[in-house]
Amino acid sequence: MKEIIFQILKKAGITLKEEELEKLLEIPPSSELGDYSFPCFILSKKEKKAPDKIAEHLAQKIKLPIEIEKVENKGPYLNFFVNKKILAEKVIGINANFGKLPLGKNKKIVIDFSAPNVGKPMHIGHIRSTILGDSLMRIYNFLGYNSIGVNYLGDIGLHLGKLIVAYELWLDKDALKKNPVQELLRLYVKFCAKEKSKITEGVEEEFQDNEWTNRAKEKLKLLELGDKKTEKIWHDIRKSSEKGFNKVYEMLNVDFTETVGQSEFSEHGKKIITNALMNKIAKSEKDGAIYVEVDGQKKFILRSNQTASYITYDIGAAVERNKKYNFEKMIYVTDFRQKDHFDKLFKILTLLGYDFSDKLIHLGFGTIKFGNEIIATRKGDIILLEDVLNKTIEKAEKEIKKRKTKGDAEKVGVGAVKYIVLKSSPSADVQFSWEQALNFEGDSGPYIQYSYARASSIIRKAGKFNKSKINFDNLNSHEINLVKKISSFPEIVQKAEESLNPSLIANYSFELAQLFNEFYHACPVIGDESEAFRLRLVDAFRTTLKNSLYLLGIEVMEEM
RNA sequence: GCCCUGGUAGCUCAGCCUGGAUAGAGCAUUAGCCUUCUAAGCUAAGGGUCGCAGGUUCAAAUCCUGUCCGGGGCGCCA
Repeated sequence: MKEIIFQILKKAGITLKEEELEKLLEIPPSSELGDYSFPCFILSKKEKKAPDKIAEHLAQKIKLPIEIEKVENKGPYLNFFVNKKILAEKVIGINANFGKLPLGKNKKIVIDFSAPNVGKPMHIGHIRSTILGDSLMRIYNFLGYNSIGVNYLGDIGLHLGKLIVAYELWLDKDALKKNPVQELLRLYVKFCAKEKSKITEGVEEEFQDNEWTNRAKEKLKLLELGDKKTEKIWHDIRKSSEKGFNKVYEMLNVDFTETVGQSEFSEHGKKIITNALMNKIAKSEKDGAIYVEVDGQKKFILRSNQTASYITYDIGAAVERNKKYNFEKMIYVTDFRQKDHFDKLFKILTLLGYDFSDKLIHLGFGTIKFGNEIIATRKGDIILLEDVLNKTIEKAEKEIKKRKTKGDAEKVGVGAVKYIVLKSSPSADVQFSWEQALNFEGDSGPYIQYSYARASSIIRKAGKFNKSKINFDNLNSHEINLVKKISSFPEIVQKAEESLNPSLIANYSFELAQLFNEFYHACPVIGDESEAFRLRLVDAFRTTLKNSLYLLGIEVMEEM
């Protein structure tokens, strides 16, 4: 539609380039003023005339194609009114593929997300990477890319040393079987409590020298050395832990292409670093620690005791993934605090001679806050992700019972949580509160799902589409608003992909649902003289909303 | 100290990239609407120095500079 207006303006003798026109063309604050607007200020200098005179002149001069029904000058603005009949006709003709584009044919996008730490439970803070990453995968797939979701488990590190110690001392086997997450958390918290009394304040964990921390370090070393007994415990912890993760992923309906422990990249990472040392790209400190210089600073990539550190694994993993997938892009979805780490990682890869680091992107997201607290596993006073989901599902059950309808409580509850996470843009912090999570009214997941169910109800009751001839004359404002909103869906999806921002789709879904509810309230469908058109409009709305929510990983129901 | 973020209604946020017409939602508050396709809905009202100060511009919530307040990063941790 924009292109059509550009053509009109060009024909009217405006010599601006298309990109400039693209920037200038805007949508008026009120639809009564028009659907698109061209401000004429910019021309007033060139033509040395007042902008409102220019607008007036242009309005008279312009010849309109069929897609535009009228043009008006209003002050300095030239306002275009699109032909609603043609737009409406297009909209009711959409199908389930609406919004899909073959942009990413044969292109692979690797998305590294979720990445929980083995042994620790998933809490409300982990939800963001998981849900964001899942949504990005869906968006890329929708646009024809082949997206590959990688769950990069934190299966190594001091917290595992601590857990192994605790496991040997206090494990309750039955409890582990019954509720692995709860038992592992109990062990971890118990260890931290013991350790805490011995900790020297202000000293970093690495340099703590006390009975408890040292025991954990000892276990970690045994693990690296391949001690059988320690390894067995480690495997057991990982297995139990994954059981817990999988339960959550099942509830969230999140799938990964591969799940892999970061420890698996230790050897490869070290090999790369050894080569770099030989090629003098990396240098060695006297004590054996290896570093490269990045931005004039030493960045260590192997520890003095020759064990791998975080970045060692990441180097190995990145190189291996590039080889395995030959990706177009790889996106790391993590907390924004890791920004520097990833910036350095990308630079180091370039220094090491790899040419794919410009394909790597770090999508950093803000913190989830609960009240004013930031959640820490250490203390154990955390809100488990599972509990959050269970609580919203419970609330949904209650609501469904109250209404005596057939809704699916899990879909409603999970949808509510996903929507809260996705509706704010990734970079922003998210305020999480029970009040908000359990409020299913207004700007919420259930509100949107509800509007879908209402639409479905109409279609169901109508039975068949009314076959009488559709009359596109006399569309009312509710119908037009809905038509316009539906027609803008493809743009929104593309924008969300370009900016890696599913919140655009979340906001769109809400606005779309809102317009539908207004329409629903004002326009009877069944039995009305516009039934033929309205039924199809309702159906187009359903299709669009379903696609839109699909991209957020939120499921719809025919009834709720 | 250096770097990254954020500051818009009582609360939670959108708009900022790409400057344009009276700054938008939701929650909460108040007042209405269920004999009509699901009231998880709709309608209406109140509520704003867009942190502050300069600058650029015909035009600034939006761009630039400075400043104040909050969050974060600057480990051989992950």
